[in-house]
Amino acid sequence: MGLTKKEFFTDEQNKLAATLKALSHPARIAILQHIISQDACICNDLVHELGLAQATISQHLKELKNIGIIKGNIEGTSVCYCIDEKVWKQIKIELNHFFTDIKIEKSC
Amino acid sequence: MGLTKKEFFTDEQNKLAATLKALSHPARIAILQHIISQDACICNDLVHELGLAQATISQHLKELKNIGIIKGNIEGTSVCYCIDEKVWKQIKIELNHFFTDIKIEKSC
DNA sequence: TTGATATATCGTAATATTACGATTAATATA
DNA sequence: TATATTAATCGTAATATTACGATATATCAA
Repeated sequence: MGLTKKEFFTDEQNKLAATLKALSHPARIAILQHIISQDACICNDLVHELGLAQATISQHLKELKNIGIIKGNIEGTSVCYCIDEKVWKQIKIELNHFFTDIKIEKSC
Repeated sequence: MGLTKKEFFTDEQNKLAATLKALSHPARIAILQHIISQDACICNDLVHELGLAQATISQHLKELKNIGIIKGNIEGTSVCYCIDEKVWKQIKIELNHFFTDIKIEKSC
């Protein structure tokens, strides 16, 4: 127990859930918002901006990188992170597809 | 440790993260899709449809009820669940707001 | 009333997440 | 070369999540 039974669900359901999970932490929301507001940002800026420890920020960045929504580029001794526009737009499409306008005929 | 430091973030960031968290499990995605496809559904249908134990489904339903996206109505000995259209639309708006079209000037 | 059915809740084991200090690795600068 | 800076990774403690059996509760049907 304690382990999600992915085999019970479709690939689409598992993938959407994984995407949402990566976005479901306030620090990761804040990181994305910060990157967007600056177009790009240095990892270290986030450490000072958010107040969490460097190791924690790095871990959150890793999770965002895992779903591809951000990418990092080494610039000398620091790393510049930015949104991967293609992935961002794809996620937007998938969410819009899920949150399609529902027409409720009967309710409860 | 192990506890999200909500005080570091804004109410909006925490709320959006909580909403996404409630949606970030394939069983809960599947439950919502099933309810939508049927307009409404009996809890017991989900137990048979998804293959998870009754206690597990009940727990997932509770999490969805917690963010208000579904509501349940007692019908004799069973409970009919349906989407709360108002909350559904509100979440859709919030997600669209977050996933606003970004205009990337510089990248990395 | 008795038994069947449906659902919520409790208790709990297995696993995952969150956070951070310490360490490592890589580059920049003195 | 030695030192500082930046960020990733490791190890680990605290907490949360997931899943399920067992039990409690409520309604229906005989």
